[in-house]
Parts: sequence; structure tokens; C-alpha cells
Amino acid sequence: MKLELQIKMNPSLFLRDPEQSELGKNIIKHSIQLIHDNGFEAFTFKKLAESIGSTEAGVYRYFENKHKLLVYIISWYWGWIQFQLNYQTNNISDPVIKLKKVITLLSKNVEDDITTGHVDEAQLHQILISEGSKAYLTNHVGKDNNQQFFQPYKDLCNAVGEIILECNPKYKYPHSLSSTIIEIAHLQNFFMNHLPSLTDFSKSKDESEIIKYLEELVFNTIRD
Amino acid sequence: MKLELQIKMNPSLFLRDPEQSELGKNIIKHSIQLIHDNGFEAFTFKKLAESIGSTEAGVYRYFENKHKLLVYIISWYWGWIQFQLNYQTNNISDPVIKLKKVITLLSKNVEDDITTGHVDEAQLHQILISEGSKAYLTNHVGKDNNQQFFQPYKDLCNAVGEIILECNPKYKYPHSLSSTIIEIAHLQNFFMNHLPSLTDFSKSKDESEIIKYLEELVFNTIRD
DNA sequence: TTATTTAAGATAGTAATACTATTATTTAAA
DNA sequence: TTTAAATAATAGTATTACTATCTTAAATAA
Repeated sequence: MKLELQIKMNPSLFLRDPEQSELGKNIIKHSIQLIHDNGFEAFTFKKLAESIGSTEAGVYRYFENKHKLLVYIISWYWGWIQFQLNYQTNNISDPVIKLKKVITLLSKNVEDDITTGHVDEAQLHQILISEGSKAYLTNHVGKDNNQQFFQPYKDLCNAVGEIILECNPKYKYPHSLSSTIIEIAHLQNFFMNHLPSLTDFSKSKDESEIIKYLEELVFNTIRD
Repeated sequence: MKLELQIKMNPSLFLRDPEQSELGKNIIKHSIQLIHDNGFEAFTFKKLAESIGSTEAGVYRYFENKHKLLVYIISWYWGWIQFQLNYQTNNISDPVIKLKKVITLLSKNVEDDITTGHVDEAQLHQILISEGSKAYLTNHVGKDNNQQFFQPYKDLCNAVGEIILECNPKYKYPHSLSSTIIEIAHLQNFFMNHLPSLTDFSKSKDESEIIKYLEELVFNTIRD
């Protein structure tokens, strides 16, 4: 029996569930490819349809607009990361080791997970680095938030916050530190590769440097 | 005699210098207003021209496209912040006090500076929080960087990095910590106001909480 | 003063984007 | 076997992101 990882998605994000059909799965697969290759601004439903060999109207039956599609694949990514986090920290009792695993999970370039047929997690990780913040940096962030579009991100942030509190129950900013870790892991990666003078990793261009930087930052601030 | 603060801008950002004419100054003024009110995605040159009482073609004589206009006003902001930083830290010898001033300057909501007639710094600060990262999160970040579009940001990052090194000459990540301070000051502000569960400041919604959080983060990581 | 350059206003036009609508065809479920 | 649902094919619209041209007004130089 083949085990397939299914991530439960917020139905308000789509008009028709893309997991339930070949066309749907192709929409996800090719969206990730195209956004990864050309960026979200250059991404259109027309190009997507051409890439699939379907039509623009076909895509619109699944997603209202490209922003919801972006939020969909980003939500999927956070759900997948949450699963990886639970899996990797399962049976570990030391919260410091757990938190180190989290930092590594968020900072390291991801390998494609073969249990998810139509999703390339490595590309998705790159999309999160370059386009992730565009999911919420909009004028309609409030409405989107009311519809729970960012729940997977919030859940992850809470889970990491819990681990931080396990390390130091008195630490006052577990949520802020949690969102800081997530965002800075991505941002330093982007800067390292595109605006290297904003980092100290320009020579090596190695994510393990980001991990060291973040570990120092995090463990020095949560120690009493 | 009236002193007016002039910030030197990269001429590659514009076709005609907006500082040199009334129309130009109106373009800057109304761009800030419109981007602040409706977000960068909803901002078009047509709406801008209507708001000024000029024409689309008129705006295009100053800026090639709306992205360059965004980069222009963001560069202007970083130039202004650099000036504020130099002014406020002038004659202070203690680098710890300097660094605290920097954190406050970057985190606190800004008041309009009357010495700059056509620019509303308070609105500009809000634009930086919501739209700042869109200046570089593009597919053409490399080309833009080659044209020095992000120099004011880099200069600021270097200046803050210098102060960090004054606090602790052995600290290994002055640039990364510097870009982290700048970005997290904005990000936590955005989260506090729009996605409060990603922070620990949801009750007070007070920037001074962000300052405390950042100070703890920064000074714990740079102490040897 | 007149001639000349320059900026700005007015208007038109185009390709691409972000959709909506309609109809025909294929596929799957009752 | 009938019916419903999904998809493909095609067309069309409003808006966006520009480019081009022509005229007028204002500044400046001869």
C-alpha cells in the first residue's frame, strides 16, 4: 500500500478542490513550477493554462484569482512543514534539541518529498522565500485573515511558540520570536543569494550559516 | 532663510527629476498618499494622474513604471532615516545608547517632518511596513541591485552594522543582525496590527513593546 | 524682442491582464 | 440508458501598462 500525505486545506481558498482531479493537480503542479521560475508578478492564469494544455476558463473553475492560488500553495507548504515538525520532533523530550530542529527545518533548503506526487517541495520552499510575504502584505489582509486563510501559518507559529516556552517558561515573547525565526530564516536566505551585503554569509552562501546565526540569536534571547 | 532637507537620489530611478518641478513633487506627494491608502497593487499611473489633475502620459515622463516609483520613494525614506540616524546619534559616544536609538528610530511610528514639504514621513513609514519588501522581492532584483537601486538601504544596514561592532567588535553577524532589526521592526508592526496572534503585542498594540522585544533580542545576542 | 527649446496637457491607440459568459463535448454517476 | 457534471473551445469586456503624437504654454537665449 502506498501512503500519500494529504494536507487538509481551507475550502474557502478554492472553488473546486484541486486534489480531486487531474486538472486540479496539474494546476497546482504547474503553478508551483511557473511561480518558481518567473515569480508571482509574471504569473498569469493564461500562461498557466497554456503550460497545462488547458484553458484559462478551466483554471478559473478551480481558483477565483491568482492571489487565492498563491495563498493555497503557501498554506499547503505550512501544513507540510507542520507535519515535518511533528514528525521530526516526535519522541524528543529536550526542548532545546526540538527548537534546533525547528530552526534547521525552516532554514535548510528542502528536498522534494516523493510522498506528495504533484508538489515539488524544494521549489515550494524557494517560492516561500521570494513570494511568501506577498500572501499577507495586501490591502485585504484583514478579510483574508477573517476567512482563516493564514491558519496554517498561525498554527505553526503557535507550535514553535510552545517549544520556546518549554525552553524557558518565563520568556515573554514566544509568538514574536516564533514569527521572527520563520521570517528571518527566509529573508536571510533571500538576502544571502540576492543582496549579499545585507548579510554575513555572502562568501559561503551556505544555509548552515543562517542556522548558526539564528541559533545564537534565539538561544541567547530566551536564556534567562 | 528656510532650510530644506534634500536627499540625493539615484538618477537611474527616474526619467525626469521629480524634485525639479511642481508636477514632479505632486507625483511624489500623491503617490505616497495613494499607495498608503489603497496599497501598491491597486496603485496605477492613471489613478495617480487623476488625483493630481494631470495625465497618465505626464506621469510616464517622470517614471518608467510604478515599480521604479516605489523604489524611488522607498530609497528616499531610507535616505531620510539615515539622516535622522546621523542627527540623533551625533555626539553620543556610548554605542549601546546609539544602538537603542536606532532600534527606536526604526520601530516607532514616525511623525511628519515639516522640513520636507511634499513628503509625509508618517505615511511613508506605513508604506515601508506594508510594501517595503516588494521593492526587492521581484524577479529582477539582481538587475535592480546592479543599478544600485538598494544603495540607501545597504548604507543604512552598514551604518547600523558599524554601531553593532562598536558594541561588540567580536560579534560575527553585524550585517545580518542589522537587516534583521530593520525588517523585524516593520514586520512585527504589521503583524501586531493585522495578524496579532503572530506577536505578543496584540493587547497593547504599542510600538514600545516591539522596541523592548528587539532590544532584548539584540543585546542578548551581541553580548559576548 | 523674437526665436527656440522644454515641459506639460490633450488625445489616441495597443498589447496584455484579469476576468465573465456561452456553447459544445466528453466523462462519470444514477 | 439517462442525466448530470466536468472540461474544452471560443468570445468578449474592463482595466492596466504602456507608447505615440500633436498642441499649447512657459521659460530661456540670441
